[in-house]
Amino acid sequence: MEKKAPTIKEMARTLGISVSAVSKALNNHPSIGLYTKERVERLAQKLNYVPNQAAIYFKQKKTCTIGVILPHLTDHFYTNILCGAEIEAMKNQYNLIMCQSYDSLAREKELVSFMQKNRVDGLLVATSKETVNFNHFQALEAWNIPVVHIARQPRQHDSYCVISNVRDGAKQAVDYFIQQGHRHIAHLNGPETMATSRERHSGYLDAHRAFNMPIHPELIKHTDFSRDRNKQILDAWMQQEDYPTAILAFKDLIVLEIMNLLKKYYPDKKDQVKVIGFGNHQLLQYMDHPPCASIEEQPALLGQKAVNLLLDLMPRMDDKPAYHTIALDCKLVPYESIV
Amino acid sequence: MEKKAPTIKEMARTLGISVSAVSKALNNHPSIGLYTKERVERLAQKLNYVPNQAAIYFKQKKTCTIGVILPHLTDHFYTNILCGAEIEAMKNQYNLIMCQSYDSLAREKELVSFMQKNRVDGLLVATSKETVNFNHFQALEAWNIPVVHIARQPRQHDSYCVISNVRDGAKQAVDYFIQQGHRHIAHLNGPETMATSRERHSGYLDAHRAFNMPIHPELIKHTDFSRDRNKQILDAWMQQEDYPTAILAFKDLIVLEIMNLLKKYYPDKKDQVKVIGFGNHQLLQYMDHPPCASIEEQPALLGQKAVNLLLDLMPRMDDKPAYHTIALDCKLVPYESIV
DNA sequence: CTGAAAGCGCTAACAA
DNA sequence: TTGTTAGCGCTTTCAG
Repeated sequence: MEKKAPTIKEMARTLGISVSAVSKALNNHPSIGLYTKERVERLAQKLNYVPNQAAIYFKQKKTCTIGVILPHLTDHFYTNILCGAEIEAMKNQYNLIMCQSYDSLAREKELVSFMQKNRVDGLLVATSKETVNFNHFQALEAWNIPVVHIARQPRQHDSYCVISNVRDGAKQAVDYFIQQGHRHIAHLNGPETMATSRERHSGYLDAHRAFNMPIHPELIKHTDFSRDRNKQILDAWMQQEDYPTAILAFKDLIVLEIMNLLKKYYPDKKDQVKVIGFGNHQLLQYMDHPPCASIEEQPALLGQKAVNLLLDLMPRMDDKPAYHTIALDCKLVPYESIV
Repeated sequence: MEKKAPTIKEMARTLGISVSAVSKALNNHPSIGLYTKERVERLAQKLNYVPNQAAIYFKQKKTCTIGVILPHLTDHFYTNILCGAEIEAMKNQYNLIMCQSYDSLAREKELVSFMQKNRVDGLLVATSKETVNFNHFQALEAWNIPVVHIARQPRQHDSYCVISNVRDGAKQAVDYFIQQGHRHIAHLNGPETMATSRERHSGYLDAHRAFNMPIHPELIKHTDFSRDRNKQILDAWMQQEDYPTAILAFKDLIVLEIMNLLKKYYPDKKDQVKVIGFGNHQLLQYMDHPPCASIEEQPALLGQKAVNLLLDLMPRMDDKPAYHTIALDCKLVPYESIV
C-alpha cells in the first residue's frame, strides 16, 4: 500500500468519473449533480482527501504567501510584529514565510532572492542595521511584487512604510524629563544610518526647542548596540562635571545595560541618573528598580497594518497608489509612580 | 510591458531554441553545447531570471518545506528553538513555515491540516498545553510525513522526540537547594497533563531520595501558568508554619512572578525564600536581585537536532527507524555568587 | 449535467 | 548536442 496523499485523479478513477467532475463536486460548482457530488464527498471523506495547495496556487499563478524578513526574533519588538502579521495574514488566507537576517546585509540579500525564488506575493521587511542601500528590493518591484517596509524606513528611497512615530515618542520622553526638572538630558541614539535614529533625534530636539532648552552636542551619541560602545559613551558622559541626569536610550535593552553599568561603575551617582528607552518590555514590571518610564510602541499593530497594506497593494500593482508612510502613535508609560 | 517573472519558455522563444535546452543550460547538464549555454546564461542574466521554486518542487513532488508549530514566540525558549531550526533547515536548503498555536488545541488542529494542505515534507511541533490526545498528527503519518515532537513529549503515544533532560535539571536544582541547607523545598510545577511536568516531578523526587529527605506532599502543586493560580498556591504555602524556604518553579517567568508576589505580600519573608526555575532568561543578568540560580536548557540545539532528525527521517519513511527520544542536558547556572 | 482538453513552469526520459 | 513529449495536481473553458 502506497502511503501518500490521495489526488483528484485517483478518486476520479475509483469512481469511474472524470477529473473535472470530481473537482467540481469538491468546489460546490453549480453544474454538478447531487448524486455525483455526494459520491465524491463520501469518498473524499473516507480517503481523508486534502487538496494540494501548491497545485492550486501553481494553477492560479499566486502563492498566497507573504515573505517576512526580520533582523531577529530575540527582540520582543520583532516577535510582536510577527504575531500581528501572522494573525492578520491567516485571517486573509495568506501564509507567512519568515526568515531572520540576523542584522546582516549579506544574509538579507540572500533572503530577498530566496523570496524571489519562492514567488511570494508580497514582502514585509524590517531591514538590517547594516542596510543603507535598498536596491536589492527593486528586483521584487520589477516583478510587481509589493514591498512594505516595517519599523525601518528606507532613506532616500520612496517606499511603502509602516513605522512607529518615534519622533513623537522621543519628544514625550524628553518632555517628561524636562518637566521633572532635568537640564542635562543625554541621547544614546542608534546608528546614524537608520532613519529611526534620525526621527528620535528630531523628537529630542523638538522637546528642547519647545522648552527653550539649550542643546549640549556632547550629550548626543550614537551606539552600534555593542556593550563596549555603550560603556565608552557612558564613561565619557559620567566623567563630565555636568554629567547628564537623564538619558534617552534607543531601546529598553540598552536602558538595562546602562543601568547595569551605572550600578557597577558609578554607584554613587546611579540614583541621580534616570533612563528611558523604547519598548516597554514586559519584564520591566518584574524589576525591583525599573527605569522611570518606557516608551511603548505598538509592534503587533505595526505588523497587522503592514499586512493590510500589502494585501491592499497586491491586486493593484499595475495601478499602484503613491508611496506613503503610515505612522503609529507611541505612548510614554511611567513606572516611577507605580513602584 | 508586462512586469512579471520571466520563464524558461519565454527565454526559449526569444532564443529560438527548445525549452529543455534552456533548462539544461541553466542546470549545468552535461549534454549541452557551450555556445547555447552561454547564450542562455547571458539572456538569463539580462532578464534577471530566477527559477520558480514552486514549479520545481511541484515537479519533484516535494516542497522542501518543514512545518513548525509552536505554542507562541513571546517565550524566548521557543524563539531559540526556532532560531536553531531555521539555521539548520536553511543549511540544508529547506524552508520553514512557522505558525503559533497560541497554546490552543483547536488552533493546533487547524494548523496541522494547514500543514497538510501545504504538503510540508515534515513537521516539527511543540504541542499546546491543552493537548493530551495526539491523534490529529496521525493524518500526517498516514501520508508518510514524519513528525518530530520538540520539548513537549506525547505521553502514551510512540513518537520521535527531542527534549531537554528536565528530570536531571530539576534534580540539579533541588540538589543545590538541599546542599544549601534547605529542608522545605516546594515545587510549583506545570500542568499535570504535560509529560515535562512529570519529568520535573521525578527529578524533584530523585534529589529528595538521594539525600534521604522526606517529601511534603502539600509542597507539590501544579499551576496553569495564570497569575491567580500562582498566587493561590503561594498563599497556601506561605501561610503554613513550615513555609518553604526554596521553590522550584516551572520556568523563569514564573520565578519572576513568585518573587514579585513575595515582595508584595510577604516582604518580611521574601529574603528567606529562594527560587529557581528553568530557562536562564537573558534578562536575569540585569536584575538587582536575580534568583539564586536558573536551569539552563539548550533550545537552539533542540531545534537543530529536531531538524536533523526530520531530515534523516524524510527519505526513509518506508523503512523508518524505531521511535525514539533524544534528550539534551540541562545545566544549573548559579547567580548568587556572581552578585 | 458531465467530460475532454489545455495549461500553469519546470524536469527528464527518450528520440532524433 | 538538441528537440519532443509527457506529466506533476488542479482549475477552467468549451463541447457534448
